[in-house]
Amino acid sequence: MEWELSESARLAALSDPSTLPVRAARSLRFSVTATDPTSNARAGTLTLPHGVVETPDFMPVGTNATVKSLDPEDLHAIGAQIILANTYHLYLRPGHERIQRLGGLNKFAAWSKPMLTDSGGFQVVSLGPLMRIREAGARFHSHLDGSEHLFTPERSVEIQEALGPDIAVAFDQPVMPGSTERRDVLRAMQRTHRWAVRSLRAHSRGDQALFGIAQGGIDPELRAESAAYIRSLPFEGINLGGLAGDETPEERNAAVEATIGALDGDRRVRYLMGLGSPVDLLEAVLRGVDLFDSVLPARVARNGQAWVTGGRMNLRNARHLDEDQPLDAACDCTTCRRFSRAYLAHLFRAEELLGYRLLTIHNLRHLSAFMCAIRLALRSGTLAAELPRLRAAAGGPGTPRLGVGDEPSEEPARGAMRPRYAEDGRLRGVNRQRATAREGRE
RNA sequence: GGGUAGGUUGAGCAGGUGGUGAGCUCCGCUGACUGUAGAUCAGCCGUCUUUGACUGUGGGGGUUCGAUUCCCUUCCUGCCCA
Repeated sequence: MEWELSESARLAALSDPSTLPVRAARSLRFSVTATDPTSNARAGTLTLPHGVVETPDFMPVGTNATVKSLDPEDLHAIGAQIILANTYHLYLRPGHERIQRLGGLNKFAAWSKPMLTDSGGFQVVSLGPLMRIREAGARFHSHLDGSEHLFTPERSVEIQEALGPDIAVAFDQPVMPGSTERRDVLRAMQRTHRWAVRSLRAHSRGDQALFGIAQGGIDPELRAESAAYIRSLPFEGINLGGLAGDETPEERNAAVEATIGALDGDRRVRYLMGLGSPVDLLEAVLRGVDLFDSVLPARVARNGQAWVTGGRMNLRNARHLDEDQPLDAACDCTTCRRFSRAYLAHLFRAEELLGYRLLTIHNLRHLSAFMCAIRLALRSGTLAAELPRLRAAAGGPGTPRLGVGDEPSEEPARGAMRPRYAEDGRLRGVNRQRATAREGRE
């Protein structure tokens, strides 16, 4: 009993922000380079040890240190500037210490550009019955072999420092799925705050940034309260958590607005965790978000759905079997430049691995190009004017189903999804790679 | 030619020895997926006026109140023997 008291006292002391040591300078820099006068949207440049990320941008998710079915070369061609990996999964397998011994995540995965690791908070909560949360942390059973593990904020930071991404994320407690009681949301939020302080106290790597997570569910007051608290802490970036669940778009928008409202004047990068449809991203960008991640475009691709300009199509549908044209005439991805819908439809029917890969490449490129179009509009000051076109071009969930006779974008060259993105160097990057490859052969 | 085992809804099967065979797996059709236990899951998959009804066990005939079941005949398939 006495031990329990002293333990809780110890945790309380660790969670006290007033005793946080001054945080040494990090290698991260973020600057806003353009703003939209008609909204909170902004473009920025995020400089990290492994490179520069032009924002707003979407991070493809590579849970097991791989974006499923893709190679780093594919990701470069897609225009990915930064990818996400997962602390929980890599801790369980192959083990963070092994990755550290092998030179860290970037070397391990042969990915030269920036990386971010999720803290594992979301995974642990998603384990449901396999998990129990206490003040110290979350005790859970591995989904792989049932073995028991304890994740604490300190442990999560330790693992992420071993993995070595450019950006680590504080261990948080998202609201349990299905729990909408304000009392539960409040408790999870407050615990996330205490864990945020402990995460900061545990973090020491100077070449790694640490982002804190603002929670608060869909309650605007709690969102604002959480954002204000996380803002008061010396994180290098601020995440918006708990907003990729089953809330309505209106609830989500209100939650984002409440969070961003409490961050007004803050100069740090803002990262909305878990959203991945083009429309969702556009709406969040308009409200002031800089970074995103989601499994959606890649998972949806593996399950047969392609996102195209102005719509989406399920390649498993019989209607695509005789279509000789590419997924999207306006798309510059390596899939659209080479393969017909008929071939992709065949690959999915035959359950050939190439199908999963080709559609993943396309969807990620579609989203990357979409974000690039938003950045261009922001820099040229034309976002407001281009908004209708961007909304119409979005693709993904909620957009029309396209098939025979429903061609995406009849005038792609003049549209928002124009495939030349010289300013961001996306296509130049592709060409450069090809040139390099050519040189290598000669 | 003789013998034998079979013919069930696109395919492959299960079941059923006189009292309502629409059950499974593929294939096929469609949908879902948002900080990845999911290259996964869910629904549909004979017809229709679809919370229910009807039809359907190779074809034809017979016995019976009633046949997928018993009898006759015929067609088809596999195997064995000549």
